[in-house]
Amino acid sequence: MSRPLTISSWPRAILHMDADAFFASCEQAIHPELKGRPVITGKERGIVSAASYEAKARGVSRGVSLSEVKKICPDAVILPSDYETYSLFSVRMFEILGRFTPDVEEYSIDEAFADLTGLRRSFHGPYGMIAQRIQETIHSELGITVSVGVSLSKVLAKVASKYNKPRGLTLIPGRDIHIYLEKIPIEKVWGVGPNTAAFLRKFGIGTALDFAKADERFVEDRLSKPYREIWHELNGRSVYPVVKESKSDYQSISKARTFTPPSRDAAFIFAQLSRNLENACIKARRYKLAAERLVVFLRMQDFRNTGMEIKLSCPSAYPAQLFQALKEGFGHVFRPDCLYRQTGVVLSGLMPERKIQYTLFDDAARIEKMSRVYEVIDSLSQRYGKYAVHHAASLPTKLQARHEGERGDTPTRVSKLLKGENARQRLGLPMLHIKI
DNA sequence: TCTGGGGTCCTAGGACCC
DNA sequence: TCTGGGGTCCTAGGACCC
Repeated sequence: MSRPLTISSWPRAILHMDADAFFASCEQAIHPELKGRPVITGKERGIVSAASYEAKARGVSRGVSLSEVKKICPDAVILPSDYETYSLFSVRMFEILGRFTPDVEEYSIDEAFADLTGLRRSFHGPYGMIAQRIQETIHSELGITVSVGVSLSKVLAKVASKYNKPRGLTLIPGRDIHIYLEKIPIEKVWGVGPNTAAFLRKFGIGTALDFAKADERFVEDRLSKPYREIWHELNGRSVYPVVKESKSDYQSISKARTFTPPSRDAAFIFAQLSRNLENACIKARRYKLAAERLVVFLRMQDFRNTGMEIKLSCPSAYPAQLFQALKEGFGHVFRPDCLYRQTGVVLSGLMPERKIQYTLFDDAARIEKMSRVYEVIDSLSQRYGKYAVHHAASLPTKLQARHEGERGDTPTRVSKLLKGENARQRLGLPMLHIKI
């Protein structure tokens, strides 16, 4: 039996805003000399993260390797991604949107939803005019452009903002829904991925309109909740609310890193894992959260994943307390005959630090001491950079980073290198021994 | 988009309890 | 001891998003 969904009884006016080639546009806004030129970000990854419209016009698209870019567009300006700057643009963009309505959902770094329902009166004009004012304000204050869509639901607003890019402004009123949905392949609908698209196509549903028109019985009987919701949204019945509160709460925190070439060196791989754990813990502590479970996973050369979840005896965000679990997980998952290309950890079952219930067996004094140690570590990292202090177990990854390219150290050589007394000095690595 | 890094939510099935 | 009905909690895994 499927539970009924909450459908807004009132027709809503939902706006979706999507910045145009966001990262590249930010760069052009900061560096006016780049305006009109093909700009690409993603230098650090070796593939295109974002391409300006000038670059897109030359055939550059996301995910293309930079060596490919140099062939098709030799005069492209290739820059490393500067997330801090983009985040600032993002904050200001949302702030501008917030001047028009308090109901703003920051969906991602370059996208937002806003509920405009009822605002026509206070703005003395139609929704299209409000949307246009938002666009103009963002352009004049930030020097970047955004595409905007307005319709009856979030899914339709997404369709609208995508309909005309860049600088588009598209309104989809209820009576015109079918016109817009007709040309949209089903897999382009927000929330419908390749798997579900393939399933729907078996029933003759190939476009967004086919899906919207699908029989209610079919939708109820054959599809799960997320798709029943999308079906209503496509028909102009709003079920997804615009969620205001900003990101301060997490269900899980994960950190993963890929390395090349793939490795089977246990010490090296464990060090990677350990560094991921430290980074995840830093983030958890920043939000004053502690994890109840730890997931350890390894990705093999052929992209298969293996992993395991470990329930912690006591929720924590302190690596020193989690290393035992990490080792255990690693021991279960790691196979010496496999080549690995990525490691990762997930902290899940997050709860506010304050709510942790310690049992009689937990040594209160020790925990108190540990929390003070990490307070110091966190403040040192803040002052001297993220890697000022870290656990010895994470070291082989740092050595690797320093030596990559210069000496072509294999992971095995690096772990040997580590044993040399003066290795640390030679590499200029700061290190702190902590006894807990 | 043949493959980067970080997330969310849903479902099915098993364990366990009354 | 067997049988049946029903609930809850947990976990693994799938699907999708930017």
